[in-house]
Amino acid sequence: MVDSQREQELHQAIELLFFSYRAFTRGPDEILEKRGLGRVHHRILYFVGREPGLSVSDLLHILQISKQALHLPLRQLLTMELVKNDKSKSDRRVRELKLTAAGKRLEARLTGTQLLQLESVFTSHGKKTEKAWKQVMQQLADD
Amino acid sequence: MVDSQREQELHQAIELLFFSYRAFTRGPDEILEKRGLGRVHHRILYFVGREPGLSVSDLLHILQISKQALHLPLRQLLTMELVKNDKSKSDRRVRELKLTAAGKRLEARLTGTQLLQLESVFTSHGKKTEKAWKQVMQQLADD
DNA sequence: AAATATTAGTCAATAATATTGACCTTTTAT
DNA sequence: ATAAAAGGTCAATATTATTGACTAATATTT
Repeated sequence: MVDSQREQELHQAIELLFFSYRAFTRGPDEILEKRGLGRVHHRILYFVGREPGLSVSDLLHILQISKQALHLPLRQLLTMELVKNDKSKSDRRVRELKLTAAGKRLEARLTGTQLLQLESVFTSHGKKTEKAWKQVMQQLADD
Repeated sequence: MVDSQREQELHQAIELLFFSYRAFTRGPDEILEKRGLGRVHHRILYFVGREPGLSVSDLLHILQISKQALHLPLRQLLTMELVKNDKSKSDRRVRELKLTAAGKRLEARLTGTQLLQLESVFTSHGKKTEKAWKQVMQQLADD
């Protein structure tokens, strides 16, 4: 056979990653589009929301984009008062990024669609399946 | 508690999707970059490779991008003779997209890094875990 | 104290990509 | 004969990414 059974199973997995990732980002993408924002804005809101006080440099490391690529979307979020960047007390060079109240609301709305999707899937298949899924994803992420 | 246990588990899942997807596309991305190609080129090569004879219109539906967005990358692949587009015999308006020998080699190299990643992960965790992972991804992709 | 390094912010030039909308040709279906 | 479908292309515009440089403020090192 040209295409072995195993190769087909792995190709199926590749396609599942492609289609599921697209489905997973569609919800936030649609909300963002109405405000003229993009996926980078969501990522900033998400990670700042998870870890308030994050520095710009931390954010750059997480997102793995250049300072210049971060600059415009972050400034837009600051201008729109969805994010604030007060100087850190301990090191006044560092800015502590935090969500404003409006930023929290938008972040919750964006991420909310994804939380619902995941909760629905995990509820359908049970705790063991959730654990198995996470193990696979963790190992993928690690390499 | 502000952030419930369950919310944290779901946030972890969101982050796993983000980081694993990035790790998953890194291999192909690096190879593509050296040739001045991008992720869209890989997607074209991938789906044409899976289903030789695919029409342009089919490809547009799979990728969910506009004709104009497909035009340049597809044109480049044709010019580089990685893809060919012969007229279909049954309907001569339709082009049947196929990989050339060089296209097959590149596609195999690009997708090969992903096949290795997945094979390694699935081997580590066993058939049941693989099945569970696929169930979750399938349901995510479906909605 | 002076020199150096770090963090952040910005700018400009360029390149790459996406978006919108129009237009044309070939071929098939009505 | 006319309309519809598939494909290809163009042009104008907008957006985004990339590279490289530069500044200011603050902290660290010597």
